[in-house]
Formats: sequence, C-alpha cells, structure tokens
Amino acid sequence: MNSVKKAPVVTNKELFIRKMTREILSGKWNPGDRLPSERELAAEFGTGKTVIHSGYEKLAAMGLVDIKPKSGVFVADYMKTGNIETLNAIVRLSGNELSRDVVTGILDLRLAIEGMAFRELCLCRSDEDIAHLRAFTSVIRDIANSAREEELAEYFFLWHREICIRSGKSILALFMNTTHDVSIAFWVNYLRMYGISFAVNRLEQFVDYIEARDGEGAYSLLAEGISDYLARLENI
Amino acid sequence: MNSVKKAPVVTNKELFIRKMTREILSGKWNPGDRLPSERELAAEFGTGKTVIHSGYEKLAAMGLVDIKPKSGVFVADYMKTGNIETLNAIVRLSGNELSRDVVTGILDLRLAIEGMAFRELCLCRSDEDIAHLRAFTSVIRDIANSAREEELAEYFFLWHREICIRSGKSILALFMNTTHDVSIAFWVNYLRMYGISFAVNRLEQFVDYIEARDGEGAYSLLAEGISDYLARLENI
DNA sequence: ATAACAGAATTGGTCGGACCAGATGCTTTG
DNA sequence: CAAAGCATCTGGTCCGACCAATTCTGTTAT
Repeated sequence: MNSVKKAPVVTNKELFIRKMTREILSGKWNPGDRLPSERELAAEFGTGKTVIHSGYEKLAAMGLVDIKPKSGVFVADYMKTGNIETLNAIVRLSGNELSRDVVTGILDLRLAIEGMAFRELCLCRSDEDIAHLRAFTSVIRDIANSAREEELAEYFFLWHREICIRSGKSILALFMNTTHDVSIAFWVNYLRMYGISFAVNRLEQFVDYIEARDGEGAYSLLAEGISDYLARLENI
Repeated sequence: MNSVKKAPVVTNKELFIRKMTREILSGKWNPGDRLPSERELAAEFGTGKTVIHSGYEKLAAMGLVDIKPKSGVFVADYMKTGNIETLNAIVRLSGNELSRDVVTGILDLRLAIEGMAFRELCLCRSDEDIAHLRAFTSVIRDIANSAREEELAEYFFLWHREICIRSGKSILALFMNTTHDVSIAFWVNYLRMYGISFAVNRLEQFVDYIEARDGEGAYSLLAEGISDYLARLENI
C-alpha cells in the first residue's frame, strides 16, 4: 500500500482548473456570472494567457463553464446544460462521498440501461457468451483478495460493461463508458457495504439467469439489488 | 443557447482535427496504430507544436485517440472504449445520414431514459408543470413554419429535455444533454418523415397523459412512436 | 435630447518556438 | 550475455505576440 504515486509537479494549469472547479461547484459563483478574463487571471496566477485559456477550455468540456468567443467566460447552469463529464467532475471533486440524490439518479439510469442490456442478452446469448462471463467471474474471484479497492471496482465495472457489449447494442456500452468515473465511485462503496464474496456471487447469479434466457429474472435481480442498496443508504 | 457555430475562418487546428477525424473514422488507421508525433505533424502542417497538441487533446476528448504521455499518440478502439462524444463526432462527420444500427441504439436509449422520466413526472407533476409544457408546445407551433430545420429540431430536443428536468431526476437531463448532436440529427429526420403538425400534436398528447397522471399511457405512446419510426426506416 | 455611428479598448482564439521531464532504445560496460 | 548509462525521442507546459470579433465609449448628426 505504499502509494508513492505521482504528484511531484502540480502545473499551473492543473492548479487553475482545480481552483475554478471548486469555486464553481461550491456555489461561490452563480450560473450566468461572468468570470474574470483570461488576461486578468493570467496576471493573478503569474502565468501566460495560454495556460488560462487551456484551463477554461477544459472547464468548458466539463460543462462547468460557457465560453462566448470574443465576449467572455460565464458560469454554466451545469445542472441543466451539463453533461456526464460534469457529473464525473463532481464525483472527482467529492471523492467517493456522493450525495444521495446523485446516487439515486445514477442507479435509476443503470437500471434503465443495464436492465435493457440484460433482456437483450438473454434473447441472443450464445454458449460462448456464457463461457466468457463465467471465466471473467472466476478471474475476479481469484484476484479479489490481492487487488486494491479501486482496481477491483474497475473489474466489476468491466464485467457489467461486458453485458452491454455482448447484448449486441453497442450504444449501451458507449453510455456505460461515459459513466466510468461515477461507476467506480459507486462500486467502491458497494464492495465496502456488501463485501467481495457477496458481490461475486451476484455476478454468478446473473450468469445463471442469462444462461436460462430468463431476462425478467436478471432484471428483477438487478432491480432488487439496487433498491436494497438504496434502502441501506437510507439507514446511514 | 448555442445554435449556430459557424466558423468564418478555418484555423489550422480545426483543419487538423477534421483531417484526423476523417482518417480515423474511415479506417485508414487501425486501433492501436501509432500516429505521427506532434513535431512531425507540426512540420507537415507548417504550424507550431501547440496547434497539433491542442488538436490531439480534442481528439482524445472525442475518444478517437489515446494519448500516452511522453510516449506517443495511438488510435483508440473507439467502438469499445469510446463515449457519447465519439458518437457525436461520428454524427457530425456523417451529417444527418445515420446508419440504422446507430439510430436503433439511440432510440432504445431514449425509450429507456425518457420513458423513466415520463413515469416519474406523472407521479409528481404540478399544475405549473402542465402550464409550462403547454406554453412550450404553443411556442413550437407558432414558430413551426418560420424556423429552419435544425432550429426546429433544437426546440423538440429542448421540449423532451424539459420532461427529464421536471421529472425531478436531474441526472436524466444530463444524459439527454450528452446526446445533443445525435438527437438533433434524429429530429431533423423525424420532422421530415412525419411533418411538423403531426409532431406537434404528439407533444400535446404527451401533455394530456401527464396531466392525467397516466405514466403507462405516456410510455406506450413513446414506445409506439419509436417502433413506428423504426418500421418506416425499414421500408426505405 | 436622442439616436446613429466611428473608433478605441477588451475579449477569446490562434500560433510558433522554447524549455521541461518522463519514456525509449541504443551503446557501452561489467 | 545481461545490466547500467546515456543520447534521443516523446508529449506537457508555458510565454508573449498577433488576430478578429465583440463591446464599450465618446462624438456627431438629426
């Protein structure tokens, strides 16, 4: 667990992005507010204009900021006009501590998307699909005790993405990918709450349903698991 | 409200991005291929390294390219690791001509997400919600004949996004936003196929269902509309 | 007094070249 | 033959200058 990790150099660009993200998400600025010009901030940070510009571009990609060319940079109404990257930014900032509203929303979505994937997969599954999923599950079980928390969460994410890929509806997989950061935060929480062996057993139950082509069964298991998770959150 | 993003002058950066996007999506490069270094391309395009770097960053955000710091830039396996931005990039490049697979996938997703929003909204709707939606519908009807095709599509997109916003599940709205470009392409097609007045009448029917708190009715109308659209596509 | 207009100031967007540090690969060395 | 050392390659950051569109401001004409 010797996480020497990087962190040796924090660039001005990164510093600027972090500061603005924090200020915007904390509500220091309101949607519609005009932010300081690139030149002002460049002077304040003691850097060139390019650094600030590049940072603003990144913030715009996260949906936190609205750049009006030759006019100014404004705080976006990110809850209305934001995208999934915005959500990822929020998650990154708040670590694994998500508000219950956000968690509920995410899980509703997962149920909608992954539920559809389960149903489709049950209709079109091949023996090879089953074999692959079982092998995948075994791998997870094997590394369960040696892997780091986030690493394990990544595997669970990949397992469920595999469902979307093999369902034949590749768009669903693209959607799963966009929720990557959020999903990792969720799985870390989930694994802490239920324990690893419970979670792995769940995966095997899913495969059983898919093998039996029981789409409704798989869906119900997913729905039940999610509502139980939310109920536990209530009690905390 | 970003409607028209005309580029009066095509910058080198934009030129570079377009060229690479075209080459990657056309299959000239294969996933995993190493792309030319920033310096090489800078020389080829007769520009500085910053331009290429910034362009590569954009391509990475679109999920088309995988940047390995201090090592190289590689073509991403965008169909597996891409996100919705990738899809938007594809749509932008291919104009409004979408493959049937993509359209089907998108509509499945819309049904999953928006269907959930309709059901939720029917449970929690206020009189103010109804009034607002009716007013919105009227506005669309009024401008129907004077607005450009894309402009009108934008309004239909915003109307349906409003459903997600007012459903109370703000995450759903964020998801809708990420599919903006794709959705516009869809609506342009839809309006050509069914005509404007039919489409506007649909909106009013939805409001009627919401007012009656008939979530299943709204869902069925949406599902039936989508499957009819897909059936018509078959026949072309 | 007000409206229209010209030009100045301000804004984001682009650009090229310089420097940095990590990754790579070839050469030398034990 | 393998390991250490070093030259060279890579992307990442940064600066300062220039460009063009927008916005502000002060003047002029009605």
